[in-house]
Amino acid sequence: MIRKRIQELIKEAINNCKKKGIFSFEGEIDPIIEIPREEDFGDYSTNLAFILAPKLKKSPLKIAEFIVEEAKGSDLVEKIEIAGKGFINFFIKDDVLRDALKNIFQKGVDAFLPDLGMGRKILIEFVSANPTGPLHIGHGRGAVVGDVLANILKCAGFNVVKEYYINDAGRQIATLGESTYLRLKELRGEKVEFPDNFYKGDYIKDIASKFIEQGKNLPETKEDAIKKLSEFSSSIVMEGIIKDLQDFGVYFDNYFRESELYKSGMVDKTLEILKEKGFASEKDGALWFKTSLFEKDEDRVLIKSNGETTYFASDIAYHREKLSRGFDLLIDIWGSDHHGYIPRLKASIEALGEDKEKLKVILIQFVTLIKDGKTIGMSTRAGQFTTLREVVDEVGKDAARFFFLMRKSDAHLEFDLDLAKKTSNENPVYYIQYANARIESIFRNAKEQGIFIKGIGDEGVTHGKEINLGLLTLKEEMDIIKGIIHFYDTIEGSAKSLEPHRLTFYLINLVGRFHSYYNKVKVLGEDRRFTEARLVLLFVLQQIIKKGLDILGVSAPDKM
RNA sequence: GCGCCCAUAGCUCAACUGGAAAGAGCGUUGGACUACGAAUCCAAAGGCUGCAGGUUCGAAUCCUGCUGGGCGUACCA
Repeated sequence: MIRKRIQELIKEAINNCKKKGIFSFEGEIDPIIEIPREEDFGDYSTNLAFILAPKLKKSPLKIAEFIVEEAKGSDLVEKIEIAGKGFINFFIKDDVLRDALKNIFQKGVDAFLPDLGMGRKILIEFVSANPTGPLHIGHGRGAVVGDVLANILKCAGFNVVKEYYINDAGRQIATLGESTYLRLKELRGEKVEFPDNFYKGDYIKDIASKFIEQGKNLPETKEDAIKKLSEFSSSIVMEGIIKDLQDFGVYFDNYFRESELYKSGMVDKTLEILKEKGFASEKDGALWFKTSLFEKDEDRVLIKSNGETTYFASDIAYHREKLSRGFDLLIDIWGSDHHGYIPRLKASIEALGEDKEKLKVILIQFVTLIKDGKTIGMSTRAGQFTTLREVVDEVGKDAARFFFLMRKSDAHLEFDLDLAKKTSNENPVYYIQYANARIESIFRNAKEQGIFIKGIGDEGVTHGKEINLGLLTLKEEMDIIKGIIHFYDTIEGSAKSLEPHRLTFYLINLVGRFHSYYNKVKVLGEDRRFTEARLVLLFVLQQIIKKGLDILGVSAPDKM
């Protein structure tokens, strides 16, 4: 895109200066191109002169002058300015912008995406909540971040697989079974005491009732009964989780079961390897992983002295399994309370002889739920939590998804339920959707007036004549085109930084430019030629808005 | 005690990863519908970026030390 072309222009200027003997230094330089906040500072800007100054032992101002001298002939730019103590600011020619618009109009938005990934494979694992209870609002945040990040990475040319890891083999599942067992007894009129660490939510009662409704029988021994109930309960809960995610617009390519790792021998094999390499050894009857050899962290238990394996052991096996599937990058999305887990997992990857940088962990900070001005505590076991489903039912899928993406993931999020419900009309998501609906409305009116543009309506190009985009000259129109072009940079930036929230801010800004324009300029005006050019502008704009909302998993209704 | 994260306008959050004069929305105040949808627009007020040092051309961003909040620190999951 244009940013890249500016970068090339600068590189060429540097090389020319080198050839002429003005500059002399070793190696290539990748100039950083920014989009300045202030429009006075141009459309693109570089701080290159500051970077080169110590290398060349020249003042930034002097260096900037040399570069500008070489670059100023380019037909890309209207003018190049040196500002401040050495910033170089580029002002793009309107024609170049209009050409870019035309290009997207003709080839479509999908041809206008960065190919950052070049087909490299990424596995993104998220949610992965244990099937012991319904998803709560915190899981929802992780679900959206993972889902949208996957979409963004796909747009940026990566091959992405979304995976849910089901912990179906551990202590928690057994506790779930025991909880159901007690509820069953209760339903039969027995008086029961619930230990503190049991699951007490009402959903356990529902599972127990369902067990009876389905006419299932319990095995004779308590042990077998609990085993059966564990399986029954967790599969019921898992079904519910999948349904909740579906209604939230989140789908997975793959569900991976922890129990598979045991069945396939992956856990044993992995522990064997660690032992062989000398990174795991026995002490006090337990098997320990020597985390301390790799990270500033303590050694951790893999097999307890009672013979049970820890989750850590199966997690190592799981990550080894993921890497064995040939992914170039593994992204894990975790709740921030698991942050202490990162060093040991990275250490284990290193111990297995892999590059630990292949694992990127994104931490999702807590969501504080506020109702009636008070915060609501969340604990699955105490059965006191607001489920994702409740929130989605109340504020809607679109608003809920967008809300979760309004903050970067490592910051706390305050979710005020009352506010989200009460002011849902003022939610930014409507601001964006409204822009789309407004554009659509313009198209409907245009059609009534018999105006058809390629892609708008169904009649093909109007009068077979070329539409003159040169008629787009207003500042507002140029601002919209620039906004459209920034879509490319936004996707690229979000993908590089793994920060999906950038897209929401981009869309709000983009759509703001449109709303301003709309209030100032009548698109369907007296002069047909202007109308046509403006319709093309809005057509491309709408494609970008729709694409952006599609990535966010938010709907784009034609009417609201 | 040790470790990780956070602290920015009255509130909720941004700031393109070290750039120029820190930006939006909500809220407040004042304007704009006999023109394509007012779920919109235009304008104003609002800041010593928690505090104190340091690094350099340049710091909300990096380093050190405080203050206040969250989380972790298990042969838990």
